[in-house]
Amino acid sequence: MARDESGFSHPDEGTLSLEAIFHALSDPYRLRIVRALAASTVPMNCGDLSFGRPKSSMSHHFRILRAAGVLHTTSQGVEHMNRLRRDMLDRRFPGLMAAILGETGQPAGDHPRRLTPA
Amino acid sequence: MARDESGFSHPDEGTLSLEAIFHALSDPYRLRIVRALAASTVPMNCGDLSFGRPKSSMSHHFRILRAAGVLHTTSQGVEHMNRLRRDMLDRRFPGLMAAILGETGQPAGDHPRRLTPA
DNA sequence: TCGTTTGTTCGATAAGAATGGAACTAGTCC
DNA sequence: GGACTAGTTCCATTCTTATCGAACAAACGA
Repeated sequence: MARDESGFSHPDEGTLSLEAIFHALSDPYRLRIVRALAASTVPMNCGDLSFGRPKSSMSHHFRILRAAGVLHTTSQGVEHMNRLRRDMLDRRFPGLMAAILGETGQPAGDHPRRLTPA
Repeated sequence: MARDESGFSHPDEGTLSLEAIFHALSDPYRLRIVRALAASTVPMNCGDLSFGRPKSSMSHHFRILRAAGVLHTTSQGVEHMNRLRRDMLDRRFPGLMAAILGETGQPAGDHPRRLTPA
């Protein structure tokens, strides 16, 4: 979990903890970030994923997701670009992300599009 | 989410929240409970799933798991019998429990047997 | 160099969750 | 009824997390 070239700490595959991942995903904003990244073909910066919340709050959420190994951040100029660590997560916990994102193959209704209890 | 015959409140399928499930699963003891129940062919009482912790603490954890819809509790005499709500969870979030429990089909190494970071 | 943009860090506060002892309730058996 | 068992509820304490303004840092362009 050394700081990489871009100055961010990312856990490596062997140290992933399911508890930490679940904790990271138990917050509505963090789940929105994950879904937005999953739906995007390109990395997104923090501003794109702020949902109108203060920068300091979102920076906190990004740090939790990074520390859990859910996303990866790199600097590009003044921006910090984020992407899901989908490959690693799929290797370590096959099916987990697919289940979270509702990629089930079967129609499964309207299921996980709701972020807050109705 | 009305109290059922046995006096416990269980959410019904439509009101399940992924955030609540993740929060429920983000605790090491709760994850142990879930894994033990998944590995058992029969319901287990709270005492069987106490891991040596105080009853009041474990009662708290059972309530969280119940409220999230992860397990179902019924009274049988003085005991409270618990079982995973696997069918409902599989309907609502297909693949989620399988991923958590490491039922991947592929060998996937030693992966999710560790409960606390090494 | 100065100003702008993007995001982090710091610090204080508030909200939420975990813990565990003590008292309590509900069954069961004598 | 009395004793015993299995869990829950209550309560206080402690720990953790979230929130957000303010100050800061780094990259960039004029």
